Amino acid sequence: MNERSFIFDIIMHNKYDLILRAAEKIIATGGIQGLSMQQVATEAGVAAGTIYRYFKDKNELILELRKDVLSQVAGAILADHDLGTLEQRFKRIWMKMHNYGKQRTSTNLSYEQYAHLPESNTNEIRQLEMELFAPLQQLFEEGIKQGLIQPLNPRFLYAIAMEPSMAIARSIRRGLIEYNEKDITLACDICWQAILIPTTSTN
Amino acid sequence: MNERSFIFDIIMHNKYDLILRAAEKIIATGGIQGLSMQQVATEAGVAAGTIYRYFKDKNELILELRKDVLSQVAGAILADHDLGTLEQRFKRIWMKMHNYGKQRTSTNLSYEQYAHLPESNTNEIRQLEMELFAPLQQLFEEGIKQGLIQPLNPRFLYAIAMEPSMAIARSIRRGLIEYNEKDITLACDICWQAILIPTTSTN
Amino acid sequence: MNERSFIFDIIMHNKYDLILRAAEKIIATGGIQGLSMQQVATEAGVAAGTIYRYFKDKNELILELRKDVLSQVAGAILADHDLGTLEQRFKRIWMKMHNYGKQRTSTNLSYEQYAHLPESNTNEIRQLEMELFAPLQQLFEEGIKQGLIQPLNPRFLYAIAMEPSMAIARSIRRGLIEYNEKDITLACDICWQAILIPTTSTN
Amino acid sequence: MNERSFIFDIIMHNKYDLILRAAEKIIATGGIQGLSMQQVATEAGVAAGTIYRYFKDKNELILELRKDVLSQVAGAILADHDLGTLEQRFKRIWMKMHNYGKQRTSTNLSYEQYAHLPESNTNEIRQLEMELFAPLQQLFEEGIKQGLIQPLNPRFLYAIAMEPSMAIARSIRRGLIEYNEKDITLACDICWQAILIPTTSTN
DNA sequence: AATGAATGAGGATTCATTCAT
DNA sequence: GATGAATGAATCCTCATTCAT
Repeated sequence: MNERSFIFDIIMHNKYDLILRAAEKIIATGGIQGLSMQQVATEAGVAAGTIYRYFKDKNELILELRKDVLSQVAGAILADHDLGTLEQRFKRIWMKMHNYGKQRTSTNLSYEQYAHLPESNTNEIRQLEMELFAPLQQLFEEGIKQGLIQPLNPRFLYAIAMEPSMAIARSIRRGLIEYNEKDITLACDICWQAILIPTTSTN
Repeated sequence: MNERSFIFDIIMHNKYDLILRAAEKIIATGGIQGLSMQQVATEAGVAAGTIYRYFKDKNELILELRKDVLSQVAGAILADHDLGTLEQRFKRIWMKMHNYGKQRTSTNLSYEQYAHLPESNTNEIRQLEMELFAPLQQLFEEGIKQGLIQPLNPRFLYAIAMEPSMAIARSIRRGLIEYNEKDITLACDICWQAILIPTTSTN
Repeated sequence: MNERSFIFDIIMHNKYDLILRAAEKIIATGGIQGLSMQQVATEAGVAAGTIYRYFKDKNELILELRKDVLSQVAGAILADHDLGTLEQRFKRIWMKMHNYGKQRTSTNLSYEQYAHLPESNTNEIRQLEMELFAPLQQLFEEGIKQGLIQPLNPRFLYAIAMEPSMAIARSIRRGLIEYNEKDITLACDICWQAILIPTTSTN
Repeated sequence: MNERSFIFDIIMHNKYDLILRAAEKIIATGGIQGLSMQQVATEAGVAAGTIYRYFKDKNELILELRKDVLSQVAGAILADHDLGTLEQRFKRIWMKMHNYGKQRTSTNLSYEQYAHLPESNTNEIRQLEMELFAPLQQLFEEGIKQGLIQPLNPRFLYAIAMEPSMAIARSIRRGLIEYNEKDITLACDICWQAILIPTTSTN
């Protein structure tokens, strides 16, 4: 674990990332409480003191990691977010979010640790979150403008239509529900239908 | 902080509860990571050693607190859960959950800390959770039997119809959305409609 | 362990002894370091506070126990010390000491804990020790006066002739030597011969 | 206590030894029970945390100290153990043991604390003890083979002939006997004679 | 006299952070 | 820039002792 290959060094060419990834892995495994700087150093293959050349202190390390992880998650979920109809776009995001949330990767597991932290350091995080998830907000706003989606605060819409995606993923990841593709597709559709303005169908 | 009134002593007549409430308060404020036994002792107005007469160690204190808080939350949310039609019952629970989640009480704030912890100690907690929320599960199952609600795993239904209640409450509590009674009512209705089997209404 | 029979109460009629025996047992099992007042109380079937009605503090409890145990040991070893010839008397003591030291009784096991403590509280103990083992000293002095035993300080004689008895017992108790009656008898005889003035045998 | 001279640093050049010697001193003074890590740190002139860079925990510190002290003692006692006749060899060891045991050095005083501990950690210690004192055992075995020494288990022989050496030293160190060179020499000779097979001397 | 709940000082251990090399 | 030994405050927990009942 101390021998780093040449290729490895190119990919992870700077220690900043190395340290971030090490921290991410440890948090994914043992929770935020289980994060010690010495562990991070060992996992990253650097000396404890070196961390402090890249991060002011432990808080900053965690804050930067949160931002980094948030960016990764948003990037993964919102890839190709602008292709197709509104419905296609929504469902693509919903499914990506779901599939992402089901994973046992360090990134996803550590992400979930931050989500419900006591409310500290959060202004900077919130700001970033809003920026990163702007496309999703725009999607909702576009739907509202088109008279398709309920005229509610996008955060309401997110709560109603997107939170279930993550919640279901979590349950599956924890083994509380068996995975069943058909049900997932149904749930996705239900979430989409839910926020639509019901067409007083003259059909 | 050492002077406890007579009334206070009647309400909080035993130290077990006193300690539990102190821990709850501290967790609500500073998160689980910020919980030190010394703090709990000070907040509870007892000596550090006294805690150990009531709880084997810190883990047990936290576990018992989780169970206690879970019971409180379930009790508050499921009060009168069995009155009225399925729809009335669902909406009553939804609204109670929402109103509960909006509060800045220690109980609610600490509750949210546990909900997304790394997966430890969880067997006992899960078991209790299932027992406490059984009425909600029954409600879903009843709806399915009646051909009213989508035949999905109750956890799916919970994720789709109930998680939004908490998610919205959280956003309001955090000041990210302004409270608006009409929107809440609408959201509640949307969540209810969402899990119903659409009546291919020939109406 | 909480139910004490009537007979038991007569034998151990006072709590002083009850506490002493409890402490002895705990020390025998877990060493002096493993002695907590709470444990003593539980083992003795009394409240923690009660111990302090009989002993000023933990030090005094241990000191009194040492004195008590020393008396028991001396009593057991020196029973019938004055019957027979010098040789018979010596060998009886040697064998009793050996047999006593082989036991895994609380009394013996706790006794060995004290023997090599750092030198504190020892004046009182030494005084008692000298009193209790006076018969043994007299035996040596008598032998010297008769021109039978080497004219050495009785403590020398004790060290040469008696320490081996305990040392061998200890080794057997600890399973380092197998017990073999003939060898013990031989060792006892060797120890006796060792301190005799060699008779420039005209044989 | 923080200023360490240059010479001092050369002698005690590494903290491992520094800590070991500090622990040794404290045990010599106050017994094993009186050993706190804070005390060791203070005495050694290091921070409490530093100890844990060199020893996993208190148990390991004590274990390593026991091994270290045992080696020192064996080294001192068995120096030149193989020169001369059996008798010369025996008596040299006996006298060295005696002289060593008389000292009030930390090493000796702490050594005596371990010798009669409740039986824990002892496998490793026993193993080492056997290795270190092998020359003494060989001496006894050689004597037996030559038909000179009684054919007893070497541990018997040790108990009979060597324990007195330490016991007498202890009594002198504690001021219970006055030191008298002639008596010591006599005692040594008695111990040697004791384990010999008596020559049915036709003299 | 007896109780046992409560105390709080003290002990072992961890860990974020510093700094001489 | 990098190191990692050293620091010492902070943490969890124990336990001798007290005292109101």
